[in-house]
Amino acid sequence: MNQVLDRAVAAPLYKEVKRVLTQSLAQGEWQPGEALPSEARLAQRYGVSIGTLRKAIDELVAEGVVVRRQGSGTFIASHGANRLMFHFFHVVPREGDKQYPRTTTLAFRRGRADGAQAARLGISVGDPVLRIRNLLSLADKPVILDDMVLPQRLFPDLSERILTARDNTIYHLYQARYGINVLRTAERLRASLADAEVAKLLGVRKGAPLLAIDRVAYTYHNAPIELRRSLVNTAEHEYFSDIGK
Amino acid sequence: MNQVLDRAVAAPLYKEVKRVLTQSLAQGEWQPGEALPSEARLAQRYGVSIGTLRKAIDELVAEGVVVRRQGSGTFIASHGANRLMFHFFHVVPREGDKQYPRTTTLAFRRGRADGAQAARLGISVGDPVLRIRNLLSLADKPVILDDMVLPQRLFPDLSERILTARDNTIYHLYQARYGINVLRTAERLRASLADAEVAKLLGVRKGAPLLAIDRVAYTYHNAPIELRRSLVNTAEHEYFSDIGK
DNA sequence: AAGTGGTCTAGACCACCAT
DNA sequence: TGGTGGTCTAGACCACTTA
Repeated sequence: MNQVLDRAVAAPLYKEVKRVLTQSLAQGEWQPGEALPSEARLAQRYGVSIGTLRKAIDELVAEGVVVRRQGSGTFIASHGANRLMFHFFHVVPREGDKQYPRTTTLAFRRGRADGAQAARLGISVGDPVLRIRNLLSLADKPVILDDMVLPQRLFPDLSERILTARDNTIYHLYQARYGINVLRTAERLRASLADAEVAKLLGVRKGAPLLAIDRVAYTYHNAPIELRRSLVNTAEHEYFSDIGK
Repeated sequence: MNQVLDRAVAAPLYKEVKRVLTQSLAQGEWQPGEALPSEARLAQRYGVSIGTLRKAIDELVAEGVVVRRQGSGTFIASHGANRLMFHFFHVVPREGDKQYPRTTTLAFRRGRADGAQAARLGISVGDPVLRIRNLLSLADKPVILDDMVLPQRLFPDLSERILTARDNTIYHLYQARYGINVLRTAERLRASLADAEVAKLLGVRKGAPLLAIDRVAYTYHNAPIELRRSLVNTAEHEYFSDIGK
């Protein structure tokens, strides 16, 4: 049971513990929503004190990878919880409370990655990808048009039926069905103008200003797993970003 | 020397320590850039163990309020360091490396807060404010137009001369001259169209798409101290936002 | 060499949850 | 009631900075 760690020189012990723990998480040793072994057990397994083990888990908690529940255990962070619904969804009404989006899938196609997509997804040009177009409505009005690119390899049996049959977020589907846990996103925003096709879908005039968001979603080890271009009608909604605290 | 803490029931000791420490920081007991007393000294002063004291400071570090330097001390985070230059500045070239902005002050006026401004700044309608318009250039081309509103009360002697004579960021000026430490910002983004006046200043056509950013900057205790509306020409630049990690 | 923050340990006790 | 995470302590030793 006692698993001695290979200590890389000049690396703190708790970082080593965190690294090994992350490995186990990435390899699916415990399932999403499931509890990890108790802190005492993990400390014993890695041959470190509880304090050191806790410091490793502290960082995983700060990164949103796991969640502690006093008296209950430490769990893999789930994309299903309402609490996390808005962790990666940043469009809110300019006035009033947050709204839950309703998603309509407009297109589901298979294709091949071009140069830019391959580079950003860490795959090869021409590798098979899935291309998905979703229209997101808030308060029953279309607000966001999403175009996504996924490496086919990571989502072997994903079909339009499976995608639209989900009863939760897309990231929950990635996690529950494909064991892919989105931990981090990087977004780049610009202002653009609606072309005729997009204008029709979003119900705005051609040439209306739209917020364009280019997102890359990452899982463990900063491996990219999804590209997404979102076009947002910001007439009655806006994008929020809080830095610090 | 030993200062016993009033322990609020059901509040962990380290949270109390953090609260008292934050009070001292907010009241300027130590100056920006200056070192706090050593951890051992602070632990003794508050009558807690070093471990507890460290846990309090851990949170202040996570919030960017203070910075630890091994072998040297714990310092109030400074807005002057290059490292922090881009902590609150999120516009980068779409291609290539980050660029440092050059600021030109176009207007410096005194006025009175309207309803919306007063509400967001936590002051009363009609209270005196400063209105500043800055044009920010990247690689010698105008890219961002900033309109700022500051409560006059917090910046008693701020003049156009003092503003433009600074050799550092505006937030460094707030910190160094007025003891106001910007810790957090909240931003709301939308897409908009350039009107004639703005188009001329930014060198774009009227009706060109611009990224509009509404920012509120906060200091200790989440007290708002600045409103800022930025209009960004995103033809060759973009706004970045990384969530997680 | 003295002083600072960084790591690691071992153990006690508490608050909470499930049973 | 037993197991879990949460807090707090006391002390040892290490790594780094400054003078």
